[in-house]
Amino acid sequence: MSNRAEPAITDVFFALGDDTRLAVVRRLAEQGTQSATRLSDGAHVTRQAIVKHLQVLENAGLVSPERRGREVLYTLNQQRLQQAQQFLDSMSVGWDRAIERLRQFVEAP
Amino acid sequence: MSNRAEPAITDVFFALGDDTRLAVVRRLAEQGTQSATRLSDGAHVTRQAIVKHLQVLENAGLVSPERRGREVLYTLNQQRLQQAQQFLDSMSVGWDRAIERLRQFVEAP
DNA sequence: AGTATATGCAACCATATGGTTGCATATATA
DNA sequence: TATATATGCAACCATATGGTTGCATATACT
Repeated sequence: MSNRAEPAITDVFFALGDDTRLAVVRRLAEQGTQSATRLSDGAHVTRQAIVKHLQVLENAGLVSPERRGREVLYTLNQQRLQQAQQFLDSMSVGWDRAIERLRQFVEAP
Repeated sequence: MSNRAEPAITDVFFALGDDTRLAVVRRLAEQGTQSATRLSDGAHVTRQAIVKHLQVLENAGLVSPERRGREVLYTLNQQRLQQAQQFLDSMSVGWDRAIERLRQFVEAP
C-alpha cells in the first residue's frame, strides 16, 4: 500500500506562503490544468524555478502531475485547499462567517 | 497615519507554515492571551525561538503584543485567520462546505 | 535594598530556500 | 530523419530560516 504519506497541514500553509507559488496556484485555479512551461510563461522567474515550486506544491498535496505525451500537466487539488479551510475552522474561527453566509442565503430575493 | 503596512496573505500562510508557529497559534486560540515565556513552557524549543516565531506571527498580523507590567502578552488576531479563509474562498473553493454548513444549520433539531 | 522573574539584544551556526545556468534526454512534427 | 519543443538532472550560489547561547536590563516581590 504505497501510502504517499499524507502531508501535514503545515505543508499546505508553507506551500501557500510564497508569492510565486501562490501565483501558480491562482493560475491553476483560474486557467485550469497546465504544464510547467506554460506556467512559467507569464512568470518573472525561470521554468526551473517554477518546476521546483510545483514540486513543493505537489508534496503538499496541492497539485498532481499527469504525463500527457511529452508534457506534464499539473492540476490543482482543491480538496486540499478545503482541508486548509477546515483547519482554520477548527481553531474556532469562521463561525460568524458561516452565519453571515447563511443569512445572505436565506435573505436572498 | 502610521499605517503599519498591512501584510500580504502570503505572510499569513507563511507564518502558519511551520509546526512550532502553528502550535503557538493553536495555544493562543485555545488557552487565550499569554506571554512568550509561558508559551515556551510546554514547547520543545527555547524561549528565544518562541520570541522569534512571535515576531513572524506579529508582522503577519496574526498576533498583537501588549505590555502588562514586566511582561508582554500576545493575543491571537482571529480576524487575520478569517481573512485567510476568505482568500481560500476567493479561489472558488469552499462553496460546497458553505452549503454543507447551511444544510446542517437548517436541518438542525 | 536585594532577589527573582520577564523581556531584550546580539553573535553565531547549520541547513533550507529560492533562484540561476548548462546540458542531456524524450517526444512531437515538418 | 532532422528539427523543434518539453521535461529532467545537477551543480552552484546568496540569502533566509530556525535555532542556540550568553549577557544586559527592566520590573516585580520580600
